[in-house]
Amino acid sequence: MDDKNISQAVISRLPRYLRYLGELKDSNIERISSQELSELMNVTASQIRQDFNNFGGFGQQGYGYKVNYLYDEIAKILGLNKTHHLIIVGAGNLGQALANYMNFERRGFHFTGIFDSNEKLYGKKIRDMYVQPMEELEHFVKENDIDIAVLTIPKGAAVKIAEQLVSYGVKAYWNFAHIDLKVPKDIVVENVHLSDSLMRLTYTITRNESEKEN
Amino acid sequence: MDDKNISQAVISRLPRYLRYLGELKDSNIERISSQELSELMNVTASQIRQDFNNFGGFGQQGYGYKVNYLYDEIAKILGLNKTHHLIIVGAGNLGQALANYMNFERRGFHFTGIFDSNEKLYGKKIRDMYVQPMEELEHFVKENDIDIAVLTIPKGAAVKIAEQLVSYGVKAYWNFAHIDLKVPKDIVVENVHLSDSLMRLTYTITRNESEKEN
DNA sequence: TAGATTGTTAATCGATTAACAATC
DNA sequence: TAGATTGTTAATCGATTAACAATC
Repeated sequence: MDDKNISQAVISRLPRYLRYLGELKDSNIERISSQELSELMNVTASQIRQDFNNFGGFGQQGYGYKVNYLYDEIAKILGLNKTHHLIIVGAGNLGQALANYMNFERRGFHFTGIFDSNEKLYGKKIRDMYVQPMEELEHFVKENDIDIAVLTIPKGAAVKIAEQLVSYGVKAYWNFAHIDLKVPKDIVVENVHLSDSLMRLTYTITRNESEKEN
Repeated sequence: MDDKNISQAVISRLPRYLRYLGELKDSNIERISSQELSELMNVTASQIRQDFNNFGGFGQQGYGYKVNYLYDEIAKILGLNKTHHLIIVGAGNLGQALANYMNFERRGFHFTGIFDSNEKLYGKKIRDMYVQPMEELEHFVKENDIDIAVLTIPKGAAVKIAEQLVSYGVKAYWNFAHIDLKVPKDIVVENVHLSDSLMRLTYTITRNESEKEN
C-alpha cells in the first residue's frame, strides 16, 4: 500500500468501488472479475484494474478478485479501519442531519461534540450530545483528540472558526460553508459545496432543454 | 452560447468562477484580468481563458473582463436566469436543512412542496410548506410544474420513488441517497454522496499521517 | 494442461498549459 | 501609437483504454 502519487481521479472513485463491493458482500457473492464489475458499475474493466493496481495487486490471475478481501483493502486505503473523532460546528438543520446520520457512526466516525454560537441552543440534546458554546471549543478539542471538524456554519464564521481550530491542532475539515478556506498546507479540507452541485444540475437541465429545441 | 461538447471538468469549475465573481461584484470591482483572477483562485490564467472561451468571448483584448457582465453570462450558462420549482422528498433533518437554506431561494430555486412517508410528519410546517404524504406526489407534481426532485430519503425508497417520479414527468433529480439511480438517459441526476466525500477526507488524512512516518 | 483473468506496458485520447498573433 | 490582455493554436502532460504476456 505505498501510495506514491495517486491521482485525485482514482481516489474519487474508491468510495464508489467500496459501495458496490459492499452490495456484493451483502449478496454473499464471493468473487468478481474486473469484467463483471465493469458491467455493474458502468466503467471499463481496464480502468478498474488500473485503479486497483495503484495500490498493489489485489486479484488473482485466472480467478478475479475476492470480494471480501478487496472490500477490506479498499476500506483500509480510505482509512476506514481507524476510528475518527469529529466535532460539528454549527447545530443548525444541516449539523443536526449529519449528527443523526447513523451510517457514519457504523463506519467508525464518532461525533463527540456539537457547538453553536446561538445561546438558545446551548444544552439542546442532539443524539447523545449537548450543544456547547463556541467558547468551549479550545478546551474540548484538546481534551478529546479530535481528528475532524465539520463546519456547518455560514462562510464568515467558517473562516474565523477554521483559523482558530487550526491553532488548536485540528488537522482536517469537512467544510459545508460556501467558501474556500485558506489553511496551511498540512491541513486537509474537503469541501461540500451544495450550491455548486445544484448549479451543475441546472446547467445540464438547461443544456438538455436547448438541445431539444434544435 | 453554443455548448457543443463542454467537458465535465469545465462545467464543474463554473460555479466556483461564479462565486469569486460574486465576491468581486460585492467589492465593487469592475474589471479583472485572467491573470488577476488566476492568482485569486489559484488556477492558471490559461485555464480561465480556455474555460470561458468554450462559451464564446466574454473579454476584451487589452482590457480584461467586465466583472458584472461575466458574472451574468456564467449565471446564464448555469441556468440561473430561470426559476426552478423543486420538491423535497424526505422531510428528515437533511430535507429540512435544504428547505430552510435561503440562499437557494435567492438564486431562483423555489421549494414548492415537501413529502414524507412518515405520517407523524404530515402537516408539519417547514418554512412555508406543509409536509404531505407520498400519495400526493403524482397529483402535486403534475399540478405544479416541478423541475427538480430532491431525494433525501434512504436508498431503497429513493430507487422506488425516483422511478415513480420519472413516470410523472420529473426530469431532474438532486439525489442525496447513497446509491446510483438507474434512469432513462434523458433524465438528469446530480448525486451528493456525502459519505464518499467524507471518505476522501479520511483517505487524505491517512496518507498525510503515513507520509510523516517516512 | 487449457482457459480465464489479472497485472502491466503501450497506444490513444482528452485536458491543461504555454506561446503568441490578433486587437482593443 | 504602444502596452496590455484576450482568443486561439500548438505543445505538453496526464488519464483512460487497449492489448497482451504472465500466471493462477
